[in-house]
Amino acid sequence: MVWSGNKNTKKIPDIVIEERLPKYLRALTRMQENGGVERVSSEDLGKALNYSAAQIRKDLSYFGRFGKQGQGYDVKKLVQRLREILGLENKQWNMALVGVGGLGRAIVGYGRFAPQGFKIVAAFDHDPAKVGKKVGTLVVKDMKELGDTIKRENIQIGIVAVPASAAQQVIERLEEAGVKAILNYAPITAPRGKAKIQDIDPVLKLQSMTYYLKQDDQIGKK
Amino acid sequence: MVWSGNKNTKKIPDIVIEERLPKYLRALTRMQENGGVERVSSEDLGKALNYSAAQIRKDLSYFGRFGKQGQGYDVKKLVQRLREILGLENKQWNMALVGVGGLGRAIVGYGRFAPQGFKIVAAFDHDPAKVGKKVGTLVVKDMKELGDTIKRENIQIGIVAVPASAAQQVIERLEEAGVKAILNYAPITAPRGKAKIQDIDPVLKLQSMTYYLKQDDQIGKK
DNA sequence: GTATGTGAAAGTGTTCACAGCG
DNA sequence: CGCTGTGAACACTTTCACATAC
Repeated sequence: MVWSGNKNTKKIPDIVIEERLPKYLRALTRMQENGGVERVSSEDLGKALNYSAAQIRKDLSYFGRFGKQGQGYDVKKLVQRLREILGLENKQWNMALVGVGGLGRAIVGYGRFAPQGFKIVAAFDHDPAKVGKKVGTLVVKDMKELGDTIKRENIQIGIVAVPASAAQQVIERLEEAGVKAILNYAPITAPRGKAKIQDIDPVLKLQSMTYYLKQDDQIGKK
Repeated sequence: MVWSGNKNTKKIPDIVIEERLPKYLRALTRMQENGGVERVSSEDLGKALNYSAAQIRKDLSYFGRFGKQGQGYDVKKLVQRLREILGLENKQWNMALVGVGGLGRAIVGYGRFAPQGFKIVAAFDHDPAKVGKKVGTLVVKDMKELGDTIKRENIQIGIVAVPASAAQQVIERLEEAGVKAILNYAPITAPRGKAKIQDIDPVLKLQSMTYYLKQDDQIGKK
């Protein structure tokens, strides 16, 4: 190995992985594509993302030294390095969707997964009325086929788009089938299990914003 | 600026508002509806949400003392108190959607906003081909009408579902129109402005999970 | 006896400030 | 010079542990 290792044994804060590196990547990619920017300083990137320059330098330093003093960072190199770190390089990740209601269908139609290397390769539902029907280009499969399909199609990520009442069970079945990462759109918190879970619930986001709204403005008087 | 009914002067960590209180509310509501549970201890609630009991007690203590030693918390009272704190009591919040593409239409069809008191009352697009058409029960309006409609319909929250290239501008227009909270589905980070913004980007969530996946499992190899 | 509420301690994460390199 | 990389200082958050109340 060229650079005598990342001498850095220090613990990387969770939030660096869970939030900031992906945002750095998103912002840098956008700068490349739109502005044709070839170099950024930590200050530039910080301004684009509402972070301090120091924060960005510190975050990147956990993974090596890829800036040049006096110049900043080479955008192309940094993008590539971030992609490697996040496990996005030379890879396509296969995903299975569970739950083909309105939400599930919207997820299949969402245009930003595939270009980023995330492909939905199978869809499941336990409703016999939906099994066999098409969603986009996929034929909906019965839940019985979950385990086999996940192995056969080399699926590493599950997407849960079922009602709250079914979500816990679906997550367990995905974990049993060997899925290691789950994107959960159902409004529940699952017990910690084998898989890494990320939750998406827009209602929670709204409910946190109303805390800040409530003092200055309400509708009751109408 | 005065908060009513909060004698506690200590600073409330952001993450309490932004993440945990809404999750507490979600879990408690579910316990009520499903299990008919009337009381919880901090330990019970912690187990349901993967938090420590101490964390829950500390979080709640920022807002008063609503537990009883030896008994725990009365679920119904706690739910009500949380709803007050978050600004959800006796209120409906009106929202405007901007961007009526595939994503925007899915948002209109999403079934969990209305039951939680969040109602989309207007939809906008700048594409003349879409203006005048219906989305659900709403007639799509031209962006020109944004400011007037927001005032007339008493809209406090904006939802951004436009492409990245248009998002920044849309956010500015919403802020100018007096919107104080924005749910942003576009893959950009907006500069800090007048409104509180919450971002939703499932791709970022996937990209953080692949970091943890990358070591143990890649395509073709086990 | 049992579970809350809370100061104090421990643990994490962020900012400072400057040495060092290009 | 300008800007990175980084220990050290600082700030913030969580956990501990126990007095307190039911």
